[in-house]
Amino acid sequence: MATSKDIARIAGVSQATVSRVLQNMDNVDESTRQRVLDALRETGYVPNLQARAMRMRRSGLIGVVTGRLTNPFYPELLDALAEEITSAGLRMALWTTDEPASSTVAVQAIQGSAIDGLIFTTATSKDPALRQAVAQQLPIVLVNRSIARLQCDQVTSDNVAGGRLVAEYFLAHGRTSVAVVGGDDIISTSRERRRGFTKAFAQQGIEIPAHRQRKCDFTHDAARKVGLELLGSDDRPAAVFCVNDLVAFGVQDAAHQLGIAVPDTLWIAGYDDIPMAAWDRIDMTSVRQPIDELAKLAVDTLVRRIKKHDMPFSHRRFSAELMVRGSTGWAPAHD
Amino acid sequence: MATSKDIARIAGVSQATVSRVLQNMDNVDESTRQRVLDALRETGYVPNLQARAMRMRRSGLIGVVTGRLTNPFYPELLDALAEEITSAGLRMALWTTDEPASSTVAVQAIQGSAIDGLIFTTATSKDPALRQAVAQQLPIVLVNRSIARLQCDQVTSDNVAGGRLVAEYFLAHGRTSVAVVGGDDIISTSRERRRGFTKAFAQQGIEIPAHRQRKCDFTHDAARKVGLELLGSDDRPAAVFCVNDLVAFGVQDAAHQLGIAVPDTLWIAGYDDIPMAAWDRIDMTSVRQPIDELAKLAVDTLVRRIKKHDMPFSHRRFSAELMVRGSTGWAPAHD
DNA sequence: AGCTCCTATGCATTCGTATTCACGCGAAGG
DNA sequence: CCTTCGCGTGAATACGAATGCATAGGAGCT
Repeated sequence: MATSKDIARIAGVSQATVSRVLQNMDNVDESTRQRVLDALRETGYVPNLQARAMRMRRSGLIGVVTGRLTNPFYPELLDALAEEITSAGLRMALWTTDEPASSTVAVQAIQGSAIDGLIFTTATSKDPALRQAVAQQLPIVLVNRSIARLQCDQVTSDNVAGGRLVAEYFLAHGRTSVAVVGGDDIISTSRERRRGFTKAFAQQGIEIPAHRQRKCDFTHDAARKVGLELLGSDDRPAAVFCVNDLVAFGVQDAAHQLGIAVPDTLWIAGYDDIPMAAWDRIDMTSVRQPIDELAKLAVDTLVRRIKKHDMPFSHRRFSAELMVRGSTGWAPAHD
Repeated sequence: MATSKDIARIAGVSQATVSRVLQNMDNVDESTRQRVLDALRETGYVPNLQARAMRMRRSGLIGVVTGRLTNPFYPELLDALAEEITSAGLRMALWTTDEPASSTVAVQAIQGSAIDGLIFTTATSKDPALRQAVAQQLPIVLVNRSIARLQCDQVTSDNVAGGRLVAEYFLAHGRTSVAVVGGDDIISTSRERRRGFTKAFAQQGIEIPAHRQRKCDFTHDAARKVGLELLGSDDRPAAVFCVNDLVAFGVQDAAHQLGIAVPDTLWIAGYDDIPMAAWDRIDMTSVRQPIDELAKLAVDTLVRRIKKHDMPFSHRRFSAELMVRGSTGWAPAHD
């Protein structure tokens, strides 16, 4: 591989001048610039990014820490992040970790300046590496999940409001006997969605009994089992809110297996509006987050944070939107 | 951030000795080693990966080029690759590109030695950057898709055999009036799957007419439209083979919309066995590739290739497995 | 002509680490 | 007692690009 020194020799200039051309500086004579450009083209020169990164103290790499990609919401978010990162002229390093995310290696990568900053999509308040990184004021942005009082930039959507949207829709249609499924209180998104939902009911004087509030893993399988329990008894709810779509699909399958008609006798709503939710046979009502906006703001914020360390931390919440579909009674007019 | 020079000062040794300790060399006295280790611990030293990479001419970063993550097969493969890369003590850089994949930036990243090697999951023979990278003998491994006669390591599963599996299953059950949907001949996987399928029928003297061989994008939506056309006429096939699961789900939804009973009057089979295929309401017969093995071998091969440039190129094919489900008549015994 | 000023360029240094080379010192051997 | 060897260590250098500083040379002014 040709180095800038080689280019210098070929063009008959010093390495410094080559560097100046590469950096598009204007204090270079037009004729020499051309000679250098010719040499660059001729050799197919590609700058050594390591050396450049070392000298500039900036690698152009953005790290992303995310959960396993088995929940299709994360690939969607990841795709959007990748798009933003690429169009900002940067590259992306990825860590997928099991929950609860322990992101030690990723944090070491910032400390070792292998990456310029880090985006967490699945942060938990228990993650020690995250805490340490924040304490050291490293450039970090939380997206999707939030952690109150953590001194770093956070970009989320309003999950409390999202949960409330579903509750209000249920209430407006007289479905007052409800259940809520899924979630782990350590995970901010599910905690908030659940809270928004239950609180809206509480405000109407309806307390959701404990056996109607079921935790479960964020998988189709776990949700199906919980669904069978929840819907198997005679005392079954008239509507179920699931804190994410995979869980909703599992409950939907449980209902199907039990011969419970959706939406006639049971309504189901999910969260995230992953692409499958819109498929005909699933047709799941779900709360949609503005993924592209989330990703865009997260990357923008991180890039600015990297440039300017001393900046007040921002905590931006986007609002979510209810996509009403067949699982809650809406009948499409098929074309 | 503390540097190795700082550590040297604290431990009262030279920077060279610190480096020797970091590299676990044995030509350093035990007492000095301890002093250095103490200093390292005390300061929470993290090596500068840029500098190390520059000196060692190895970054510890593996690049992965993949398509948009909207097809759940890629997240699955990506997850497996991430797992392998991490457990090899390496890090992963990711590019998601639109099809046909143009991977210029990724290739430049190797040339600029920002990454040590590259794994392509969605290679096409038309990609100029890929061709160039191969011509320069850069460390590259193709996984999932293959390109005949391309001088680089390739790890795939036997898509021809996979297509044949489906055909033989259809034939064994007397479903001889068939169609095949999806695919683009530039994409090796779909081309091979289709070929395996049609060839098996041809060997039984059955030619599948052209209007029963429909190309379409690898999306649920596109497939649904094609499905409506294909199944809308009176002359409809008794079984459809779709070159991937998203397409199969789209055709399944088209059948549902038209009121065609699956599996009674129509059989459908997909490919990739993405997680949703096993869900109750979908229950799609599909061909499963050994994703974990693919990922493991791909990473292993790349790591060896990076270490040893002159090695014969390997082209390994794993075999695939037919997962028979309800969309082709198999009835589960529900527990 | 002598002075200043500005432009274009080269030289030298820097980033943090790994590694080569050279050397001092103590032990072993004659 | 003088060599030889080997172990442990430090000094110096290289990796490739970016940049501060110095300077040559030309233009413009008095």
